[in-house]
Amino acid sequence: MSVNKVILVGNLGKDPELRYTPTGTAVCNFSIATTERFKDRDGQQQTKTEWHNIVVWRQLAEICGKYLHKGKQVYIEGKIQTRSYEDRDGNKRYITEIVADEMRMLGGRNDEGYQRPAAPAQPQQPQAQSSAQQQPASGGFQEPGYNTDDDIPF
Amino acid sequence: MSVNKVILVGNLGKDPELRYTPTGTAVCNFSIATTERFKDRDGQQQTKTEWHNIVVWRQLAEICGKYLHKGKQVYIEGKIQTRSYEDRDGNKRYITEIVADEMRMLGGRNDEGYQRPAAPAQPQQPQAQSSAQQQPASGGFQEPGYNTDDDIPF
Amino acid sequence: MSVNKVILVGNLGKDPELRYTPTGTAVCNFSIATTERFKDRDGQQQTKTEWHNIVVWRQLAEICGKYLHKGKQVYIEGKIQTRSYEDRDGNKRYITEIVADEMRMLGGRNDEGYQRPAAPAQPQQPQAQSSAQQQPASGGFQEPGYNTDDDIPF
Amino acid sequence: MSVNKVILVGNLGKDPELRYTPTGTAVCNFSIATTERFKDRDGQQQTKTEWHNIVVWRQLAEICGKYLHKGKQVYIEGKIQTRSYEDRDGNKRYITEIVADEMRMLGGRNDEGYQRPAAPAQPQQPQAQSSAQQQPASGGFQEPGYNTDDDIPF
DNA sequence: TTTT
DNA sequence: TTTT
Repeated sequence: MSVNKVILVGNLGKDPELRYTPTGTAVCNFSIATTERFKDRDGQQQTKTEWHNIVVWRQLAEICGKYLHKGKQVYIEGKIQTRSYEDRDGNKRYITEIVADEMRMLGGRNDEGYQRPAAPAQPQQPQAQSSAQQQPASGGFQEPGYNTDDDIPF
Repeated sequence: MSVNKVILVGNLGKDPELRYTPTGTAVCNFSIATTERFKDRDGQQQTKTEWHNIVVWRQLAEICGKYLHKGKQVYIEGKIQTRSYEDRDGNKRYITEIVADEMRMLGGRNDEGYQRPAAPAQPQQPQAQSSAQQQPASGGFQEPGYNTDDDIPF
Repeated sequence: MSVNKVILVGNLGKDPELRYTPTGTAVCNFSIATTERFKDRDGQQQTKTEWHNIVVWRQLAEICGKYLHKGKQVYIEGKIQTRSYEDRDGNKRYITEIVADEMRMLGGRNDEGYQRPAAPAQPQQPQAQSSAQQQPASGGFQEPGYNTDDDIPF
Repeated sequence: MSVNKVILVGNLGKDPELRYTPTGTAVCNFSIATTERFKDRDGQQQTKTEWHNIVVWRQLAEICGKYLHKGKQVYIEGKIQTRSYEDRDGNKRYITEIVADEMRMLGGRNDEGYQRPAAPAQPQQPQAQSSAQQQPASGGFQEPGYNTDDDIPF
C-alpha cells in the first residue's frame, strides 16, 4: 500500500538511445534536465540543474526512440528505482533512475528544441491522426472507452 | 499532449456504492474529504473541508466496493471530469468528478477508520497474499515483470 | 492529514483576466483545456476535451495576467475547490475550480501559441534573467538557499 | 521552466535523525520504503521494495524529528536531487535523495506502526488542535487566508 | 531498515 | 475557448 511517483518536465540532453534486450524487448534511455531558480544568501539569482536518467520499456520506448530528440521538452511520469551494479573494480555501485510509464511531448510543432540541427533525415513530429470529432459534453452518465494505449503514439 | 492528474489523500464520508451499467460494467461511487488547515486574518487556526466525488470503473470498482468503507483513509489518483446533466426542471447542470485509476488503502490493519461500527458482517481487510520472497536488489540490468494489474486487489 | 493536489498541462482557451479585490489583492482567472485521446468501441480514435477553471492569487496572479495569453501551453499545480453561489433565480449552484500555486510556461520562445496575433504591444516572454553560473554538483552536504519565491516570475 | 516533483507514500525503516548545521539550520534524514507488487513470468506474486533517502530542512525537519518514528506511514512531496561526494578512497560517488517540502502523517492515532515499542517517553501524535469551526462552503467569491505554514505541525 |  |  505505497506510492512511488515522479513527475518531471524538462529537456533532453542528448538524443535518446533505443535498444533491445536479448528477448527482444525495447528499452529506451535518455536524460533530461530540470533547472531550479533560487536566490543565494547575497540575493543573487542562481540556477541549479538536475539531470535525471530516464528508462522506458516496450511500446513507449519505441515512441520515445522515434520521436524524441536532443533539446525536446517532455513531461515524464514514472517511478524512482535504484539498481546496483559492479564497477570495473568489482565494487558495488548504485544508480537511481526514473522508470517512465507516461510521456508527453511539450511545445508545439514550431518548438522542436532550440539546439536541433536542421537535419533532413530527422523524423518529423507527425500531425495527430485526425480525431473523428470533438466529443461533446455528453448528457449524463457515460461509460468511458477502454483506452488500451497500445498502438498510437499521441 | 496534455496532462490531467489528481492526487488525493482523504477519508470516505460514507460507504461506497457499487453498481453495474446495463452492459454489466462495474462502477463505484464514493466521496472523500480533504481538510486544509490555515490561519485566518486574526491568526486563528481554521480548517476547511473539501468533498470530492470519486468514480471508479471496472475491476477497481469491485475492489473499492468490497474493501472500502466509511471513514477509511485512501490515496486516489485519477483525472478531473465535468459532466453535464439535466435537473428535474430541465436545466443543464454540471458536476465535477474525479475518475480514479489508482487507489491505495492507507493506515494499517489496526486503523480501519475511527467511525467504523464493529459490525460482524463488515468485510475484513485481507492479509496481502504472501509475497513469495523479498526480491533482492538485482545485479544490473533487469527487464521488469509486466504488471497486468488485473486480478489482485493489493 | 490529507492531500488535495492537481497537476495539469494544457492550453489557455482565452487570454487570462486579472482583477483586484476591494482590498487590493490580485486574482487571475483563466481556463485551460486538456485533451484525452481514446478509442471508442468501433476502434475509432476519438478525443475528449476537458475545460478547467483556474484561479490564481497574489503575485502569481500578476505573473499569469502579464505573461500568459490565449493558446499558451502551461503546467499548473494546485488544489481542487468547489464554491457555491446563487444563480439569478436564487438557486444554489456549485462550481469547481483549480486554485493554482505553481505555474510554468511550456514550450520555448518560438512557441507562443499559433493563433497569436503579431500585435506589437503584446508583452514578450522575457529572456530568463541570465543565471550567474551553472551551479556545479557541489561536493557533499549543502544547505539550500531559501527560495522566497516572491519577486521573480521565472 | 521545468518541474521536478516526487510523491511517495511509504513507511520509515528507522527512526529519523535530526541534526543541525554549524549555522543552526535543522536537517532531518530518514528513509522510507515503497513496495510494489507484480507478477513474474511464472504468474507468481512478487514484491519489490525500493528505499528512498529523504532529507528535510528547517521547520519541517523539526516536525519530522519530533513526530515520526520507525514504521510510521507518511506521505512525502519533494524533489529529486543527486549530490556527489568523495568516498574514503577519494573516488567521486553520487547519491540521489528526495528533498521533501511536504509531509503528512498517515493512518490514525490507532495506527502508529505495529513494531512500535510501548515506550512511555516516546512522543504521542498530538490531537489535531481543535479547529474552531468547520468552514461552510462559503457563498461565492472568497479570498483565501494566507497560509504561512510556519508554526504548526498539522 | 519499513510495511503488507 | 485551446491545442494536436
